Amino acid sequence: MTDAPLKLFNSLTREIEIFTPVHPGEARVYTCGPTVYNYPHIGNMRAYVFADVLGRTLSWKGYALTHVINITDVGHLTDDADAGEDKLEKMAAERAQKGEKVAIWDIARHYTEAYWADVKALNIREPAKWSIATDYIDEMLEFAKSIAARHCYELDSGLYFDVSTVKDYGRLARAVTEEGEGRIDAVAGKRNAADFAIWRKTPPGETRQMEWDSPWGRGAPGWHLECSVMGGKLLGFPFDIHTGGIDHREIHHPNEIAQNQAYCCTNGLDVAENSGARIWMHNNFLVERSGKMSKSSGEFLRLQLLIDKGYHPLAYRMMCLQAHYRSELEFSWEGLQAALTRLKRMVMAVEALKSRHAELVSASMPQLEPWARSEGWTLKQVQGDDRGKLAPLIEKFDFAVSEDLNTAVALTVLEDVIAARKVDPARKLALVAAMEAVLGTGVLELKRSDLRIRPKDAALTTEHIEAAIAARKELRAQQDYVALDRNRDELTAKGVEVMDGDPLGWEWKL
RNA sequence: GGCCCGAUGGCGGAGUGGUGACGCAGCGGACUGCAAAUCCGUAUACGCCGGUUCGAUUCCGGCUCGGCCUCCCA
Repeated sequence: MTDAPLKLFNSLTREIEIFTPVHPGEARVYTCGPTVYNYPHIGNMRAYVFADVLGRTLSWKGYALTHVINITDVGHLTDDADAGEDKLEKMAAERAQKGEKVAIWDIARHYTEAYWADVKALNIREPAKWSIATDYIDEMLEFAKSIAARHCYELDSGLYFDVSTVKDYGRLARAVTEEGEGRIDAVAGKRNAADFAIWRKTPPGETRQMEWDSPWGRGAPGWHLECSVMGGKLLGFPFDIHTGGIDHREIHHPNEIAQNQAYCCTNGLDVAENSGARIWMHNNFLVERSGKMSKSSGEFLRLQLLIDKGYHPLAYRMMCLQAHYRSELEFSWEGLQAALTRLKRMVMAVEALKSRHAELVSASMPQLEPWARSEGWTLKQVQGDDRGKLAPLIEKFDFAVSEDLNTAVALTVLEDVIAARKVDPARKLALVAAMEAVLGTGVLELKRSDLRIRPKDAALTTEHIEAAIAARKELRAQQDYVALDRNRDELTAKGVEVMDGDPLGWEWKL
Protein backbone atom coordinates (compact mmCIF):
# COMPACT_ATOMS: atom_id res chain seq x y z
CA MET A 1 0.00 0.00 0.00
CA THR A 2 2.78 2.36 0.90
CA ASP A 3 6.44 2.53 0.13
CA ALA A 4 8.67 2.77 3.17
CA PRO A 5 10.01 -0.60 4.28
CA LEU A 6 8.77 -1.64 7.70
CA LYS A 7 11.58 -1.64 10.21
CA LEU A 8 11.31 -3.18 13.64
CA PHE A 9 13.66 -3.48 16.58
CA ASN A 10 14.54 -7.10 17.23
CA SER A 11 15.46 -7.78 20.85
CA LEU A 12 17.33 -10.87 19.74
CA THR A 13 19.86 -8.89 17.74
CA ARG A 14 19.28 -5.56 19.46
CA GLU A 15 19.05 -4.00 16.06
CA ILE A 16 16.46 -2.47 13.83
CA GLU A 17 15.68 -4.87 11.03
CA ILE A 18 13.61 -4.72 7.91
CA PHE A 19 10.54 -6.88 8.34
CA THR A 20 10.49 -9.80 5.95
CA PRO A 21 7.54 -12.12 6.40
CA VAL A 22 8.02 -15.85 6.75
CA HIS A 23 5.01 -16.38 4.51
CA PRO A 24 4.82 -13.79 1.73
CA GLY A 25 2.05 -11.31 2.28
CA GLU A 26 1.32 -12.57 5.76
CA ALA A 27 2.25 -11.57 9.26
CA ARG A 28 1.88 -13.94 12.20
CA VAL A 29 2.20 -12.43 15.63
CA TYR A 30 2.10 -13.94 19.09
CA THR A 31 1.67 -11.74 22.13
CA CYS A 32 2.23 -12.84 25.70
CA GLY A 33 -1.03 -12.08 27.41
CA PRO A 34 -2.06 -11.69 31.02
CA THR A 35 -2.01 -14.16 33.85
CA VAL A 36 -5.56 -13.88 35.05
CA TYR A 37 -5.09 -14.05 38.78
CA ASN A 38 -5.82 -10.39 39.32
CA TYR A 39 -6.90 -7.24 37.50
CA PRO A 40 -4.53 -5.84 34.92
CA HIS A 41 -3.01 -2.48 35.78
CA ILE A 42 -2.49 0.24 33.23
CA GLY A 43 1.16 -0.69 32.88
CA ASN A 44 0.11 -4.18 31.81
CA MET A 45 -2.20 -2.63 29.28
CA ARG A 46 0.61 -0.66 27.69
CA ALA A 47 1.90 -3.97 26.35
CA TYR A 48 -1.35 -4.62 24.56
CA VAL A 49 -1.63 -1.12 23.19
CA PHE A 50 1.84 -1.68 21.78
CA ALA A 51 0.97 -5.08 20.32
CA ASP A 52 -2.19 -3.55 18.90
CA VAL A 53 -0.28 -0.77 17.16
CA LEU A 54 2.13 -3.36 15.79
CA GLY A 55 -0.76 -5.40 14.39
CA ARG A 56 -2.47 -2.34 12.97
CA THR A 57 0.75 -1.24 11.33
CA LEU A 58 1.26 -4.64 9.74
CA SER A 59 -2.26 -4.36 8.36
CA TRP A 60 -1.52 -0.83 7.13
CA LYS A 61 1.50 -2.16 5.31
CA GLY A 62 -0.75 -4.63 3.58
CA TYR A 63 0.07 -7.86 5.38
CA ALA A 64 -2.68 -10.33 6.19
CA LEU A 65 -2.38 -10.43 9.95
CA THR A 66 -2.88 -13.40 12.23
CA HIS A 67 -2.53 -12.25 15.79
CA VAL A 68 -2.72 -14.54 18.81
CA ILE A 69 -2.82 -13.36 22.39
CA ASN A 70 -2.74 -15.95 25.10
CA ILE A 71 -4.54 -15.98 28.41
CA THR A 72 -2.53 -17.68 31.13
CA ASP A 73 -4.89 -19.40 33.51
CA VAL A 74 -2.46 -21.93 34.89
CA GLY A 75 1.17 -22.43 35.70
CA HIS A 76 2.44 -18.94 36.38
CA LEU A 77 4.27 -19.11 39.68
CA THR A 78 4.79 -16.41 42.24
CA ASP A 79 8.49 -17.12 42.05
CA ASP A 80 10.74 -17.66 39.08
CA ALA A 81 12.89 -20.17 40.91
CA ASP A 82 10.12 -22.74 40.68
CA ALA A 83 9.63 -22.69 44.41
CA GLY A 84 6.57 -20.48 44.37
CA GLU A 85 2.92 -21.26 44.22
CA ASP A 86 0.75 -21.12 41.18
CA LYS A 87 -0.69 -17.60 41.11
CA LEU A 88 -4.20 -18.76 40.44
CA GLU A 89 -4.13 -21.47 43.10
CA LYS A 90 -2.80 -18.91 45.52
CA MET A 91 -5.51 -16.40 44.78
CA ALA A 92 -8.14 -19.12 45.14
CA ALA A 93 -6.69 -20.11 48.50
CA GLU A 94 -6.69 -16.51 49.68
CA ARG A 95 -10.30 -16.09 48.71
CA ALA A 96 -11.20 -19.32 50.45
CA GLN A 97 -9.58 -18.06 53.63
CA LYS A 98 -11.82 -15.05 53.54
CA GLY A 99 -14.75 -17.40 53.51
CA GLU A 100 -15.50 -16.97 49.83
CA LYS A 101 -16.28 -20.14 48.00
CA VAL A 102 -14.85 -19.59 44.57
CA ALA A 103 -13.63 -22.10 42.08
CA ILE A 104 -10.32 -21.34 40.48
CA TRP A 105 -12.00 -21.45 37.10
CA ASP A 106 -14.34 -18.66 38.16
CA ILE A 107 -11.41 -16.56 39.23
CA ALA A 108 -9.76 -17.05 35.89
CA ARG A 109 -12.94 -16.19 34.03
CA HIS A 110 -13.60 -13.12 36.13
CA TYR A 111 -10.20 -11.62 35.55
CA THR A 112 -10.17 -12.63 31.91
CA GLU A 113 -13.36 -10.69 31.39
CA ALA A 114 -11.99 -7.72 33.29
CA TYR A 115 -9.00 -7.79 30.98
CA TRP A 116 -11.17 -7.99 27.90
CA ALA A 117 -13.16 -5.00 29.11
CA ASP A 118 -9.96 -2.96 29.31
CA VAL A 119 -8.90 -4.19 25.89
CA LYS A 120 -12.17 -2.96 24.45
CA ALA A 121 -12.05 0.37 26.26
CA LEU A 122 -8.59 1.04 24.87
CA ASN A 123 -9.57 0.45 21.25
CA ILE A 124 -7.34 -2.60 21.08
CA ARG A 125 -8.44 -4.70 18.14
CA GLU A 126 -9.55 -8.24 18.80
CA PRO A 127 -6.81 -10.67 17.83
CA ALA A 128 -7.62 -13.54 15.50
CA LYS A 129 -7.48 -15.79 18.52
CA TRP A 130 -7.41 -15.57 22.28
CA SER A 131 -5.65 -18.76 23.25
CA ILE A 132 -6.46 -20.04 26.73
CA ALA A 133 -3.65 -22.05 28.27
CA THR A 134 -5.80 -24.75 29.82
CA ASP A 135 -7.36 -25.49 26.45
CA TYR A 136 -3.98 -26.77 25.33
CA ILE A 137 -3.01 -29.22 28.08
CA ASP A 138 -2.97 -32.17 25.69
CA GLU A 139 -0.75 -30.33 23.27
CA MET A 140 1.54 -29.30 26.11
CA LEU A 141 1.91 -32.90 27.15
CA GLU A 142 2.72 -33.90 23.59
CA PHE A 143 5.27 -31.14 23.34
CA ALA A 144 6.86 -32.08 26.66
CA LYS A 145 6.97 -35.76 25.78
CA SER A 146 8.75 -35.05 22.54
CA ILE A 147 11.56 -33.12 24.19
CA ALA A 148 11.75 -35.00 27.49
CA ALA A 149 14.30 -37.61 26.52
CA ARG A 150 16.90 -35.29 25.11
CA HIS A 151 16.38 -32.07 27.00
CA CYS A 152 14.74 -32.80 30.33
CA TYR A 153 15.29 -34.65 33.58
CA GLU A 154 12.98 -35.61 36.35
CA LEU A 155 13.15 -34.58 39.98
CA ASP A 156 10.73 -35.23 42.80
CA SER A 157 9.07 -31.92 42.17
CA GLY A 158 8.68 -32.29 38.46
CA LEU A 159 10.19 -32.43 35.01
CA TYR A 160 12.92 -29.90 34.41
CA PHE A 161 14.41 -28.46 31.28
CA ASP A 162 18.19 -28.66 31.09
CA VAL A 163 19.25 -25.36 29.57
CA SER A 164 22.70 -26.68 28.74
CA THR A 165 21.15 -28.89 26.07
CA VAL A 166 20.41 -26.00 23.75
CA LYS A 167 22.73 -23.65 21.99
CA ASP A 168 23.23 -20.12 23.30
CA TYR A 169 20.74 -20.31 26.12
CA GLY A 170 19.78 -16.87 27.36
CA ARG A 171 21.11 -14.92 24.43
CA LEU A 172 17.94 -12.89 24.34
CA ALA A 173 18.59 -11.67 27.85
CA ARG A 174 22.27 -11.09 27.22
CA ALA A 175 22.81 -12.25 30.73
CA VAL A 176 25.52 -14.31 32.30
CA THR A 177 23.90 -17.52 33.38
CA GLU A 178 26.74 -20.03 33.40
CA GLU A 179 27.34 -20.03 37.10
CA GLY A 180 23.87 -18.98 37.97
CA GLU A 181 25.01 -15.66 39.30
CA GLY A 182 22.11 -13.78 40.69
CA ARG A 183 19.72 -16.63 40.13
CA ILE A 184 18.13 -18.40 42.99
CA ASP A 185 18.76 -22.08 43.10
CA ALA A 186 15.78 -22.99 45.20
CA VAL A 187 15.14 -26.46 43.88
CA ALA A 188 17.63 -29.08 45.00
CA GLY A 189 18.98 -31.26 42.26
CA LYS A 190 18.76 -28.84 39.38
CA ARG A 191 21.63 -29.26 36.99
CA ASN A 192 21.83 -25.58 36.10
CA ALA A 193 20.51 -22.69 38.10
CA ALA A 194 18.55 -21.50 35.10
CA ASP A 195 16.81 -24.84 34.56
CA PHE A 196 13.07 -24.48 34.77
CA ALA A 197 10.04 -26.66 35.24
CA ILE A 198 8.26 -28.11 32.25
CA TRP A 199 5.84 -30.03 34.42
CA ARG A 200 5.25 -29.48 38.12
CA LYS A 201 4.12 -32.48 40.12
CA THR A 202 1.48 -31.98 42.73
CA PRO A 203 3.21 -32.62 46.06
CA PRO A 204 2.20 -35.88 47.70
CA GLY A 205 -0.91 -35.55 49.83
CA GLU A 206 -2.02 -32.35 48.17
CA THR A 207 -4.72 -31.72 45.67
CA ARG A 208 -4.82 -28.78 43.33
CA GLN A 209 -7.93 -27.41 41.74
CA MET A 210 -6.15 -27.49 38.42
CA GLU A 211 -4.21 -30.66 37.80
CA TRP A 212 -3.86 -33.25 35.10
CA ASP A 213 -2.28 -36.66 34.64
CA SER A 214 1.03 -36.92 32.89
CA PRO A 215 3.87 -39.41 32.39
CA TRP A 216 5.60 -37.58 35.24
CA GLY A 217 2.72 -37.80 37.63
CA ARG A 218 -0.33 -35.73 38.35
CA GLY A 219 0.35 -32.02 38.24
CA ALA A 220 0.33 -28.88 36.15
CA PRO A 221 2.38 -27.50 33.28
CA GLY A 222 5.18 -25.01 33.82
CA TRP A 223 4.43 -21.47 32.82
CA HIS A 224 6.83 -21.24 29.90
CA LEU A 225 5.46 -24.32 28.19
CA GLU A 226 2.15 -22.84 27.17
CA CYS A 227 3.55 -20.06 25.02
CA SER A 228 5.81 -22.40 23.09
CA VAL A 229 2.96 -24.79 22.52
CA MET A 230 0.31 -22.30 21.52
CA GLY A 231 2.67 -20.23 19.40
CA GLY A 232 3.86 -23.28 17.51
CA LYS A 233 0.44 -24.82 17.17
CA LEU A 234 -1.52 -21.75 16.14
CA LEU A 235 1.08 -19.91 14.08
CA GLY A 236 3.58 -22.60 13.10
CA PHE A 237 7.34 -22.43 13.67
CA PRO A 238 8.83 -20.14 12.76
CA PHE A 239 6.30 -17.36 12.93
CA ASP A 240 7.09 -13.72 12.41
CA ILE A 241 6.94 -11.77 15.63
CA HIS A 242 6.69 -12.54 19.31
CA THR A 243 5.89 -9.64 21.64
CA GLY A 244 5.75 -9.07 25.36
CA GLY A 245 6.79 -6.77 28.16
CA ILE A 246 10.47 -6.07 28.58
CA ASP A 247 10.58 -8.12 31.77
CA HIS A 248 9.98 -11.22 29.68
CA ARG A 249 13.25 -10.64 27.94
CA GLU A 250 15.04 -11.91 31.03
CA ILE A 251 13.45 -15.23 31.87
CA HIS A 252 10.20 -16.15 30.23
CA HIS A 253 11.23 -15.63 26.65
CA PRO A 254 14.71 -17.14 26.93
CA ASN A 255 13.03 -20.21 28.38
CA GLU A 256 10.44 -20.22 25.67
CA ILE A 257 13.17 -19.96 23.08
CA ALA A 258 15.04 -22.86 24.67
CA GLN A 259 11.91 -25.00 24.51
CA ASN A 260 11.33 -24.03 20.90
CA GLN A 261 14.88 -24.91 19.99
CA ALA A 262 14.55 -28.28 21.67
CA TYR A 263 11.23 -28.94 20.00
CA CYS A 264 12.38 -27.90 16.57
CA CYS A 265 15.57 -29.98 16.77
CA THR A 266 13.76 -33.02 18.03
CA ASN A 267 11.03 -32.77 15.45
CA GLY A 268 13.28 -32.12 12.51
CA LEU A 269 12.23 -28.54 11.96
CA ASP A 270 15.07 -26.52 10.62
CA VAL A 271 14.39 -23.46 12.66
CA ALA A 272 16.52 -23.95 15.71
CA GLU A 273 18.41 -20.77 14.99
CA ASN A 274 15.23 -18.84 14.69
CA SER A 275 14.08 -19.48 18.20
CA GLY A 276 10.54 -20.09 17.10
CA ALA A 277 9.94 -16.52 16.02
CA ARG A 278 12.03 -14.37 13.75
CA ILE A 279 11.60 -11.16 15.66
CA TRP A 280 11.15 -10.71 19.38
CA MET A 281 9.81 -7.35 20.42
CA HIS A 282 9.47 -5.91 23.90
CA ASN A 283 7.74 -2.83 25.17
CA ASN A 284 9.24 -0.85 28.00
CA PHE A 285 7.50 -0.18 31.30
CA LEU A 286 5.13 2.47 32.38
CA VAL A 287 6.75 3.85 35.51
CA GLU A 288 5.23 5.60 38.42
CA ARG A 289 7.18 7.01 41.30
CA SER A 290 5.09 5.77 44.18
CA GLY A 291 5.23 2.18 43.01
CA LYS A 292 1.54 1.83 42.22
CA MET A 293 2.49 -0.26 39.23
CA SER A 294 3.48 -3.22 41.32
CA LYS A 295 0.74 -5.72 41.93
CA SER A 296 2.33 -7.07 45.06
CA SER A 297 2.05 -3.68 46.74
CA GLY A 298 -1.66 -4.10 47.19
CA GLU A 299 -3.37 -1.16 45.54
CA PHE A 300 -2.44 -0.45 41.96
CA LEU A 301 -3.53 1.63 39.02
CA ARG A 302 -6.35 0.08 37.10
CA LEU A 303 -8.01 1.50 34.04
CA GLN A 304 -11.25 1.64 35.98
CA LEU A 305 -9.62 3.95 38.52
CA LEU A 306 -8.81 6.39 35.74
CA ILE A 307 -12.41 6.27 34.58
CA ASP A 308 -13.66 6.72 38.14
CA LYS A 309 -11.66 9.90 38.32
CA GLY A 310 -13.26 11.17 35.15
CA TYR A 311 -10.59 10.34 32.58
CA HIS A 312 -11.71 8.69 29.38
CA PRO A 313 -9.78 5.44 28.82
CA LEU A 314 -8.68 6.62 25.40
CA ALA A 315 -6.79 9.44 27.10
CA TYR A 316 -4.56 6.69 28.42
CA ARG A 317 -4.15 5.24 24.96
CA MET A 318 -3.21 8.71 23.74
CA MET A 319 -0.65 8.91 26.51
CA CYS A 320 0.91 5.63 25.38
CA LEU A 321 0.92 6.71 21.76
CA GLN A 322 2.76 9.93 22.57
CA ALA A 323 5.82 7.96 23.62
CA HIS A 324 7.86 5.36 21.81
CA TYR A 325 7.08 1.81 22.93
CA ARG A 326 10.73 1.13 23.76
CA SER A 327 11.02 4.11 26.09
CA GLU A 328 9.99 4.10 29.67
CA LEU A 329 6.91 6.20 30.07
CA GLU A 330 6.33 8.27 33.16
CA PHE A 331 2.80 8.12 34.47
CA SER A 332 1.27 11.07 36.24
CA TRP A 333 -2.22 12.48 36.51
CA GLU A 334 -0.97 15.71 34.95
CA GLY A 335 0.34 13.71 32.04
CA LEU A 336 -2.96 11.93 31.66
CA GLN A 337 -4.75 15.26 31.75
CA ALA A 338 -2.46 16.57 29.02
CA ALA A 339 -3.27 13.57 26.85
CA LEU A 340 -6.98 14.04 27.48
CA THR A 341 -6.84 17.70 26.51
CA ARG A 342 -4.98 16.84 23.35
CA LEU A 343 -7.53 14.17 22.48
CA LYS A 344 -10.40 16.55 23.18
CA ARG A 345 -9.03 19.22 20.85
CA MET A 346 -8.50 16.68 18.09
CA VAL A 347 -12.01 15.35 18.54
CA MET A 348 -13.41 18.88 18.33
CA ALA A 349 -11.44 19.57 15.18
CA VAL A 350 -12.72 16.40 13.55
CA GLU A 351 -16.27 17.23 14.58
CA ALA A 352 -15.86 20.56 12.88
CA LEU A 353 -14.56 18.83 9.77
CA LYS A 354 -17.56 16.55 9.71
CA SER A 355 -20.03 19.39 9.87
CA ARG A 356 -18.18 21.36 7.22
CA HIS A 357 -18.28 18.33 5.03
CA ALA A 358 -21.99 17.91 5.68
CA GLU A 359 -22.58 21.52 4.63
CA LEU A 360 -20.68 21.06 1.42
CA VAL A 361 -22.49 17.85 0.62
CA SER A 362 -25.96 19.17 1.30
CA ALA A 363 -25.12 22.08 -0.97
CA SER A 364 -24.34 19.70 -3.80
CA MET A 365 -25.24 16.06 -4.19
CA PRO A 366 -25.51 13.60 -1.32
CA GLN A 367 -22.80 11.03 -0.93
CA LEU A 368 -21.49 8.47 1.49
CA GLU A 369 -19.80 9.70 4.61
CA PRO A 370 -16.12 9.44 3.69
CA TRP A 371 -14.97 8.51 7.15
CA ALA A 372 -17.51 5.74 7.39
CA ARG A 373 -16.36 3.73 4.42
CA SER A 374 -13.05 2.23 5.26
CA GLU A 375 -13.72 -0.58 2.82
CA GLY A 376 -12.61 0.11 -0.70
CA TRP A 377 -10.82 3.26 0.28
CA THR A 378 -7.29 3.70 -0.96
CA LEU A 379 -4.58 6.23 -0.38
CA LYS A 380 -4.41 6.90 -4.08
CA GLN A 381 -7.84 8.52 -3.96
CA VAL A 382 -6.52 11.02 -1.46
CA GLN A 383 -3.34 11.62 -3.35
CA GLY A 384 -5.24 12.24 -6.55
CA ASP A 385 -6.33 15.80 -6.04
CA ASP A 386 -5.18 17.56 -2.94
CA ARG A 387 -3.08 20.36 -4.45
CA GLY A 388 -0.03 18.71 -2.97
CA LYS A 389 -1.04 19.27 0.63
CA LEU A 390 -1.78 15.75 1.71
CA ALA A 391 0.68 13.60 -0.19
CA PRO A 392 3.73 14.69 1.83
CA LEU A 393 1.79 14.06 5.01
CA ILE A 394 0.93 10.54 3.93
CA GLU A 395 4.56 9.94 3.22
CA LYS A 396 5.64 11.34 6.56
CA PHE A 397 3.08 9.28 8.41
CA ASP A 398 4.05 6.11 6.62
CA PHE A 399 7.71 6.74 7.29
CA ALA A 400 7.06 7.35 10.97
CA VAL A 401 5.13 4.17 11.62
CA SER A 402 7.48 2.18 9.41
CA GLU A 403 10.45 3.33 11.46
CA ASP A 404 9.92 0.98 14.38
CA LEU A 405 6.44 2.27 15.12
CA ASN A 406 7.11 5.91 15.86
CA THR A 407 3.61 6.74 17.02
CA ALA A 408 4.72 10.00 18.62
CA VAL A 409 5.55 11.45 15.25
CA ALA A 410 2.63 9.73 13.53
CA LEU A 411 0.30 11.52 15.93
CA THR A 412 1.66 14.91 14.97
CA VAL A 413 1.04 14.07 11.33
CA LEU A 414 -2.53 13.12 12.13
CA GLU A 415 -2.93 16.55 13.68
CA ASP A 416 -1.36 18.17 10.64
CA VAL A 417 -3.87 16.44 8.40
CA ILE A 418 -6.78 17.58 10.51
CA ALA A 419 -5.48 21.13 10.48
CA ALA A 420 -4.42 21.25 6.82
CA ARG A 421 -5.80 24.36 5.13
CA LYS A 422 -7.49 24.58 1.77
CA VAL A 423 -8.19 20.88 1.48
CA ASP A 424 -11.61 19.35 0.91
CA PRO A 425 -12.85 18.10 4.30
CA ALA A 426 -14.00 14.84 2.76
CA ARG A 427 -10.50 14.15 1.59
CA LYS A 428 -9.07 14.98 4.98
CA LEU A 429 -11.59 12.80 6.77
CA ALA A 430 -10.78 9.92 4.48
CA LEU A 431 -7.11 10.27 5.30
CA VAL A 432 -7.83 10.59 8.99
CA ALA A 433 -9.75 7.33 8.73
CA ALA A 434 -6.77 5.64 7.13
CA MET A 435 -4.40 6.88 9.80
CA GLU A 436 -6.84 5.97 12.50
CA ALA A 437 -6.67 2.40 11.29
CA VAL A 438 -3.11 2.49 12.57
CA LEU A 439 -3.38 4.68 15.65
CA GLY A 440 -6.87 4.01 16.94
CA THR A 441 -7.05 7.20 18.95
CA GLY A 442 -10.81 7.32 18.54
CA VAL A 443 -10.95 10.83 17.07
CA LEU A 444 -13.31 9.72 14.33
CA GLU A 445 -15.94 8.04 16.46
CA LEU A 446 -15.68 9.99 19.67
CA LYS A 447 -17.94 12.90 20.33
CA ARG A 448 -16.72 15.60 22.58
CA SER A 449 -19.48 14.79 25.04
CA ASP A 450 -18.18 11.22 25.28
CA LEU A 451 -15.10 12.63 26.96
CA ARG A 452 -17.15 14.25 29.69
CA ILE A 453 -17.12 11.44 32.22
CA ARG A 454 -18.67 11.96 35.60
CA PRO A 455 -16.13 11.34 38.36
CA LYS A 456 -17.27 8.76 40.84
CA ASP A 457 -17.05 11.19 43.74
CA ALA A 458 -18.74 14.09 41.96
CA ALA A 459 -20.85 16.24 44.25
CA LEU A 460 -23.57 16.96 41.72
CA THR A 461 -25.65 14.86 39.39
CA THR A 462 -25.77 15.66 35.73
CA GLU A 463 -29.44 16.59 36.09
CA HIS A 464 -28.60 19.12 38.77
CA ILE A 465 -25.99 20.69 36.61
CA GLU A 466 -28.15 20.81 33.51
CA ALA A 467 -30.85 22.53 35.53
CA ALA A 468 -28.41 25.10 36.85
CA ILE A 469 -27.04 25.70 33.39
CA ALA A 470 -30.54 26.11 32.01
CA ALA A 471 -31.26 28.69 34.70
CA ARG A 472 -28.38 30.76 33.41
CA LYS A 473 -30.29 31.47 30.22
CA GLU A 474 -33.03 33.17 32.16
CA LEU A 475 -30.60 35.19 34.25
CA ARG A 476 -28.67 36.18 31.19
CA ALA A 477 -31.81 37.41 29.51
CA GLN A 478 -32.37 39.62 32.53
CA GLN A 479 -28.73 40.65 32.47
CA ASP A 480 -28.56 39.80 36.16
CA TYR A 481 -24.80 39.39 36.25
CA VAL A 482 -24.61 39.17 40.01
CA ALA A 483 -26.89 36.15 40.11
CA LEU A 484 -25.19 34.74 37.06
CA ASP A 485 -21.81 34.89 38.74
CA ARG A 486 -23.17 33.40 41.93
CA ASN A 487 -24.66 30.56 39.91
CA ARG A 488 -21.28 29.94 38.32
CA ASP A 489 -19.39 30.17 41.60
CA GLU A 490 -21.62 27.53 43.10
CA LEU A 491 -21.00 25.16 40.24
CA THR A 492 -17.29 25.85 40.30
CA ALA A 493 -17.14 25.07 43.99
CA LYS A 494 -18.66 21.67 43.26
CA GLY A 495 -16.17 20.73 40.60
CA VAL A 496 -18.05 21.91 37.54
CA GLU A 497 -16.61 24.27 34.97
CA VAL A 498 -19.10 26.55 33.30
CA MET A 499 -18.47 27.32 29.63
CA ASP A 500 -21.15 29.73 28.43
CA GLY A 501 -19.72 30.33 25.01
CA ASP A 502 -19.37 26.64 24.28
CA PRO A 503 -22.15 24.41 22.92
CA LEU A 504 -21.29 21.76 25.47
CA GLY A 505 -22.05 24.25 28.24
CA TRP A 506 -20.05 22.73 31.07
CA GLU A 507 -17.42 20.20 31.99
CA TRP A 508 -16.16 18.36 35.02
CA LYS A 509 -13.10 19.94 36.48
CA LEU A 510 -10.55 17.18 36.98
C1' G B 1 25.60 -8.49 42.52
C1' G B 2 23.37 -8.22 37.66
C1' C B 3 20.89 -5.99 33.61
C1' C B 4 19.49 -2.68 30.45
C1' C B 5 18.67 2.00 29.47
C1' G B 6 18.74 6.83 30.12
C1' A B 7 20.21 12.11 31.19
C1' U B 8 16.32 17.15 25.98
C1' G B 9 12.70 23.67 27.92
C1' G B 10 7.86 24.06 33.95
C1' C B 11 5.97 18.73 32.92
C1' G B 12 5.64 14.69 29.27
C1' G B 13 8.15 13.32 25.06
C1' A B 14 10.19 12.81 19.56
C1' G B 15 14.32 13.60 16.60
C1' U B 16 18.89 15.23 14.50
C1' G B 17 26.24 16.32 12.66
C1' G B 18 24.82 22.63 10.66
C1' U B 19 17.09 26.67 10.68
C1' G B 20 16.73 22.58 18.48
C1' A B 21 9.32 18.03 16.64
C1' C B 22 4.97 17.77 19.10
C1' G B 23 1.48 17.81 23.28
C1' C B 24 0.15 19.98 28.05
C1' A B 25 1.06 24.04 31.12
C1' G B 26 2.72 29.53 30.66
C1' C B 27 2.47 34.17 28.11
C1' G B 28 0.07 37.66 24.25
C1' G B 29 -4.24 38.34 21.14
C1' A B 30 -9.39 37.23 19.31
C1' C B 31 -14.06 35.91 21.44
C1' U B 32 -16.90 36.92 26.35
C1' G B 33 -20.85 41.38 30.64
C1' C B 34 -16.48 39.11 33.28
C1' A B 35 -14.73 34.30 32.82
C1' A B 36 -14.34 29.42 30.92
C1' A B 37 -14.16 26.61 26.49
C1' U B 38 -12.34 27.37 21.57
C1' C B 39 -9.24 29.66 17.86
C1' C B 40 -4.63 32.48 16.37
C1' G B 41 0.29 33.79 17.84
C1' U B 42 4.50 33.03 21.06
C1' A B 43 9.26 32.78 25.00
C1' U B 44 11.95 28.80 27.20
C1' A B 45 16.11 22.85 26.80
C1' C B 46 19.78 19.12 24.53
C1' G B 47 23.83 16.74 32.72
C1' C B 48 29.50 17.77 33.25
C1' C B 49 34.66 17.37 31.12
C1' G B 50 37.59 16.15 27.11
C1' G B 51 38.19 14.25 21.88
C1' U B 52 36.87 13.74 16.46
C1' U B 53 34.91 17.61 13.03
C1' C B 54 34.80 23.54 9.31
C1' G B 55 30.76 22.70 12.81
C1' A B 56 28.03 18.18 18.08
C1' U B 57 22.55 18.17 21.56
C1' U B 58 23.41 14.41 17.85
C1' C B 59 29.78 10.38 16.98
C1' C B 60 33.93 8.56 20.67
C1' G B 61 36.07 8.37 25.81
C1' G B 62 35.67 9.63 30.91
C1' C B 63 32.77 11.59 34.97
C1' U B 64 28.38 12.65 37.72
C1' C B 65 23.50 11.57 38.35
C1' G B 66 19.28 8.63 37.49
C1' G B 67 16.29 4.42 36.47
C1' C B 68 15.43 -1.06 36.22
C1' C B 69 16.31 -6.07 38.04
C1' U B 70 18.32 -9.47 41.91
C1' C B 71 9.82 -10.64 45.57
C1' C B 72 6.05 -10.07 41.73
C1' C B 73 4.90 -7.56 37.36
C1' A B 74 3.60 -5.94 30.64
